[in-house]
Amino acid sequence: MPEPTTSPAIPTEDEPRAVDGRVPGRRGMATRRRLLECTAAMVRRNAYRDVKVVDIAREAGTSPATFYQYFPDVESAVLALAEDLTEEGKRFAELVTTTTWRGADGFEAANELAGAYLRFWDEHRPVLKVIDLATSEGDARFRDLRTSFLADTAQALRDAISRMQIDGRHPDSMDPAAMSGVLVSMLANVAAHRRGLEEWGVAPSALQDAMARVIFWAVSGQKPRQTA
Amino acid sequence: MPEPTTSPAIPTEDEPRAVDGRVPGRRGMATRRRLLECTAAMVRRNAYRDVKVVDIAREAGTSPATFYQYFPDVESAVLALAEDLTEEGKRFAELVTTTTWRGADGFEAANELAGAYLRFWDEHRPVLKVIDLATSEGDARFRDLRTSFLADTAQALRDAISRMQIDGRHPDSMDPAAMSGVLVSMLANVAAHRRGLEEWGVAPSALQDAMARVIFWAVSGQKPRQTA
Amino acid sequence: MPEPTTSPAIPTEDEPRAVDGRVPGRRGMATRRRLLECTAAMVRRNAYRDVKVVDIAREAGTSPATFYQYFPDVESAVLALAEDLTEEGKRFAELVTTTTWRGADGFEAANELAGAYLRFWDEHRPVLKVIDLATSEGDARFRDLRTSFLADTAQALRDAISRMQIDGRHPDSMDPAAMSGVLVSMLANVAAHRRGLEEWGVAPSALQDAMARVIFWAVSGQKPRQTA
Amino acid sequence: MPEPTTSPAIPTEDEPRAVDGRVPGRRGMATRRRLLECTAAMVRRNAYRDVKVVDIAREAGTSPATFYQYFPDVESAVLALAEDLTEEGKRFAELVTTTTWRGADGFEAANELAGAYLRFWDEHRPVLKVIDLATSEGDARFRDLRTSFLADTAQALRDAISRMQIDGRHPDSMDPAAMSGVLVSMLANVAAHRRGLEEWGVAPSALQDAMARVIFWAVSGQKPRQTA
DNA sequence: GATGAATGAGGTTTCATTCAT
DNA sequence: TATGAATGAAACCTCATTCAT
Repeated sequence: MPEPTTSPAIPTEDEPRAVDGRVPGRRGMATRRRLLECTAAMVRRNAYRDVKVVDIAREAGTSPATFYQYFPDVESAVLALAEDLTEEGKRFAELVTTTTWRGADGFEAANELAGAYLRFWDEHRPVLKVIDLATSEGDARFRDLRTSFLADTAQALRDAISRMQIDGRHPDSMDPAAMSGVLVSMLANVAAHRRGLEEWGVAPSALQDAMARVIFWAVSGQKPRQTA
Repeated sequence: MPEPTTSPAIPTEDEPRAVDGRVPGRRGMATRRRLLECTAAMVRRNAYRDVKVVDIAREAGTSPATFYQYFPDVESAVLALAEDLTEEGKRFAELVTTTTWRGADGFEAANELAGAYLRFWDEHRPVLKVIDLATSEGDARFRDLRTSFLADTAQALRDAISRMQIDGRHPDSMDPAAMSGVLVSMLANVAAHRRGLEEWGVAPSALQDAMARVIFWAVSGQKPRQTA
Repeated sequence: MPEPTTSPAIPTEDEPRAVDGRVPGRRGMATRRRLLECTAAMVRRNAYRDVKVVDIAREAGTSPATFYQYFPDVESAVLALAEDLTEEGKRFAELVTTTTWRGADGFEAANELAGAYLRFWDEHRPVLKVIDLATSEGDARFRDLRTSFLADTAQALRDAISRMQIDGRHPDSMDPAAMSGVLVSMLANVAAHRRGLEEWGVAPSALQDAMARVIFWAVSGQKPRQTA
Repeated sequence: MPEPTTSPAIPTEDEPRAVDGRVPGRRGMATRRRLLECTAAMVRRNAYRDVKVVDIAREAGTSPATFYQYFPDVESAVLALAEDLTEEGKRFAELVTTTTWRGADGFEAANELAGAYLRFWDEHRPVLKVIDLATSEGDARFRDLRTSFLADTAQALRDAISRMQIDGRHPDSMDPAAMSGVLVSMLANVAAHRRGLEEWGVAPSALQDAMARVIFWAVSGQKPRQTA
């Protein structure tokens, strides 16, 4: 349901600036976007740390100097890319919130959540990989991004689990926050390493099913009915 | 002048070679070990990618040239460090194998497995982090190491789950391989990001408990009795 | 559409030209002046060598391209600024010429000359500093400016000293040109380094007094009566 | 007169270090010295700001990387050069201290001081020019060097003037500190701009004589007897 | 065995400068 | 007139790596 009355002039990208502080015009924005796309492409093809400004620039058909007109370094370009994903990430929380987690519907929701994560990762693998990578390397900017990205889902799961606990579906000894953390970790990591797991002979659908089972059980405290 | 009386050809470690192919003597081995320790120390303090040969050498009180006498690059030194962990990693599989996964004992085993992973990570965080990092960057040598490291646990879990499935504790539609993959992913990732989760206000013991619950349920198909 | 009624061809300043050779109109002149002022401001705040075209342009609220419409480089802008001082510099020669250099009046003149130099430097320090700087770096344009600037005072002092020498106040062995050179050097350098000297604990008034004494003695060959 | 008993191991150069912290050996010191000499040569030939690391390295027959092994930047190399002059600079103070400043001897001392400054500048013009330059540009390291360099002479002059003042040769209203500052300024600046002055037709000997007259008068309060 | 020294190679940055609009 | 954009060119600086001792 859209919000028809509000936010008349919110720009999609919140005012990218050239390094000298000016807001780029049409042509500049095009160049910026081209650089961003090439950055994504480079990151897809090569290891993040091997992506050089020179390469991005060459790929985009410009010079390094031009790159520096829009981004202070490669990291910032990737960061810009990553921020685009943030919005999309909020969808996951919705999935969690808009279900009762009971019976077949509950399992269906779990299944959708798992699928959504897998697909999201497949679609944005290069950038998401860099986020994980930079986060483990201790980069604060990326860590914040990753945290805020996962936090919504985690919060939603935690609320759902808490409600179930109040309904007596979980023993009081279980910590909803801990469990939701475990689930989010699982989601993110399985999605990230899906290929590795598939190399072990695990079918994609089986993987999603296993994820869904864990989620459903951990949230609702119930075995899923016979599925898949 | 050679040293005729002392253990001439039995190197402590699995035959490390100097670059020129000769097996180092007592003094050389000491230097090698010192370099290894300093590598570990540097990796602990700095981001992996910022660890330079020069720094390790200086930290160890030698020169870069000496470093190259023992390792072709920083990666190899870390790899040597990482291989030491491999053996220790096999223990996890044992934990999984030597339990029936029934009743309170089963939950106890799950709890121990979770605890073991958490402790293992805490102890070897720097090196394990690099393994994860290099793996995501696509480094084959590290990926193999990681895979073989996790594969034992995964295999053991898979077998345990299969047995339970045969006993009728799991529906046939569930793929034991997929589920064990999900569990291993969860274990490794929660252990790796424990600090992040604790920043969200999750107590360490609650975390371990949540992990144990997931494992126990996923293996045995049963809710743990009221615990923790 | 031209502006038929307003002073079409009488530029305020000595015919500044835009790069394309055309004499700027009213709007252009305003821009030029703004650039000049910002140049002065930048030079005041930063080391001369760190003043970049881009910075001046941004400070003036225009673009580098506009700067180049009026000046071929930063140096030229500063030169334009410097030339404004040249006229004012001639006053010093007058001071020297319009006194008899005898008795208390003579000392008073010396004192005024010293004070005038100090004040002039205080007022135009940034530009004067650049003149000195560029001169030491061997820049011919600035050296000529500096020379012509000091030459008037030097010439006037030389004439005054010569007259005194003819009157027998100085031995024939003294070279008036050399002495006037020494005085001018002293004036310019003390004025330039006034702050440094004050850090050594020298009061401004004492400094001016010391300068005046040297000048008075060197010109008149007489000790000043007890003063200040 | 040497000091036979003390300081057995004081190194001439106060322990130059390579960038990595180690004290260079014989070969390294030779390279360092060569780089220093080439730096001096480059500074002599070109404007200071135009001296690039690449040029020095090429001139010295090495690579930029080697330069950076010994100096973090060109400035530091010049600073090393400049520090060598500091010691030599102390001689001037001695000249001032070891005379009574009375009669012909006094003038002789003034004359020597002037000559010493002129010769010192002639000999070390390139480096001294950079010191002045960098000082005016606001570089603290160079300013400190320059200050300490001149401070000895200034202090000695001030003491001499004070003694004369006590003897009644100067009115109480005269500030010895201010006067010594004026003298030092004059010495340094005339020496620096000697060429410029000579272009005005001032003979070198006349210049030195004029300087000496000013010094002698300012210190002793007396006209020099007929000289030169 | 160990290591001072030297350096090739390559990426990063910064600007002055130029056009097309 | 003014200026967004683009960029060539020139330094900078850092390391991994290699010898000769």
